Amino acid sequence: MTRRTPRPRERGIPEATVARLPVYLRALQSLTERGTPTVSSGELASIAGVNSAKLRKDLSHLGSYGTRGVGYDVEYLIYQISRELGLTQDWSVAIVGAGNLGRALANYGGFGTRGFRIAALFDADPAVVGDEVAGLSVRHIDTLEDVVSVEKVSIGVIATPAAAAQGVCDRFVSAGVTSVLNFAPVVLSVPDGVDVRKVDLSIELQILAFHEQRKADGHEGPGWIGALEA
Amino acid sequence: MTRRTPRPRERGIPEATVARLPVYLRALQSLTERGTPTVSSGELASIAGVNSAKLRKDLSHLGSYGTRGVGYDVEYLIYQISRELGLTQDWSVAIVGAGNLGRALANYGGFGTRGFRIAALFDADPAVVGDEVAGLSVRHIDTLEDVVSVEKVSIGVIATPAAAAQGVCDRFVSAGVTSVLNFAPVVLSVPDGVDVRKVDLSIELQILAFHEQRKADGHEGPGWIGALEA
DNA sequence: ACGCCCTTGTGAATGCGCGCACAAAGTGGG
DNA sequence: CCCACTTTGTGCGCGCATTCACAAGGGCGT
Repeated sequence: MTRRTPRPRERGIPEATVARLPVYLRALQSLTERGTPTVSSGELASIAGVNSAKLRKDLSHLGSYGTRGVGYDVEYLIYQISRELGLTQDWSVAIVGAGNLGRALANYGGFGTRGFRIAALFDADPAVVGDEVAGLSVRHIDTLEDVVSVEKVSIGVIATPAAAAQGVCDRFVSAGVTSVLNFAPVVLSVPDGVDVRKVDLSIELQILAFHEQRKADGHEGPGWIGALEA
Repeated sequence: MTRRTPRPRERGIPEATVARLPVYLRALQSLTERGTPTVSSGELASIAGVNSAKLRKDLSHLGSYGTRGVGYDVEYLIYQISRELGLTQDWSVAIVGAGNLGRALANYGGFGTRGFRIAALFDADPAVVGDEVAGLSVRHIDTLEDVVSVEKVSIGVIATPAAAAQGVCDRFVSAGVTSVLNFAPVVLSVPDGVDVRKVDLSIELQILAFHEQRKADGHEGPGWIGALEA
């Protein structure tokens, strides 16, 4: 088979690579703000906190966008990664749960700048409905289906208490949402074809506690005193 | 030296297993509330959303705590996992950043019930210092070192804007904190012996966007040139 | 034009994690 | 007491991910 077209990607980018692309993207954007035109894999890897061979292999999955002896063109690489991640188009996001976390998410500025538009913020509590948060008026959860359909929401964010999460998820799914980001501490079950990613604050702390305990077991000393000194 | 304690395993629990133990723990706690005395690997795996063989292998890393033909004793397993994760002791947590996210974290109830105590909430903005959040008075960031030492804080949570994160992290580290949970969208650099875990909302959304785009590519027409079809 | 030096892109080796499938072990009924 | 049934614990093979190390490729000075 002769390869006429550049053939950028073979339909299969490893999941681990996908998870790192946003990190590279952020590093590249900080470089562009500093006016750096090109960057080597070593520098970029250092900024992103990864091994340089890993970075090169990751980028090679997108295509050959570097120049040997020189490095990568920052602007061009930003465009290629953005395109691969689907950030050249806009995605509508709906958040359910206007508690502390939901409001924090709605106010988080990092979304808008990267192709994500918060289309709506829902809550079940009538006392909160109508509140103004981040330029949005909190809507009642019963309007979820309508809004998802009208605003073409494709990503749903669940920031409710655990007990409500599966119900909200089901409503998202039957309204046609196929990607869910879940902050509630429950395991959601969804049909095939729907992606769920979980962010669980309490789990992260427990993992840290495990390692912390192990450190203490090893030294058996007061771990948090005098690790410093020079 | 004979060891009285069962001494479950050597010092090697796989990282992937550690990350799942909190999930099992939560599933077990929901079973205990329902009064279930024992549970099989199949049931528990189903609740936790994992393969049953994987669950058994995970638990086998802690020791042989099941009974063949019966299953696992719920209470006993809860205790063993808690002990392994270090949740039988209390951990003091300090949060820096009393913005929306910091407040959400401070108000999140799931911590206190699992051996985590929020010792303090800091902010750099004098306008916020003194605010009452979740029963805590927001303290000025300059008191961080004192509080970390007095309250024996071992886990630091960073919920600041990106620009402030590395500085806060450095102060945590030199005050003796050896575990950091970072919500700011930056890659933190820390010396050896300090653990950092990252929670990045924007990265999660970007990963979802990637998969969402791929789903759309498959069903709709070819994005650019028909790589599909024979 | 030529050769030196730099950096990319990737073959190959290693290690880790997952899941199947089965032997070992314990329970309960007859 | 024995047998059939249930469920654990794990040996094994497979595939993915990470890292090393190096050949291929391109720029630049002379």
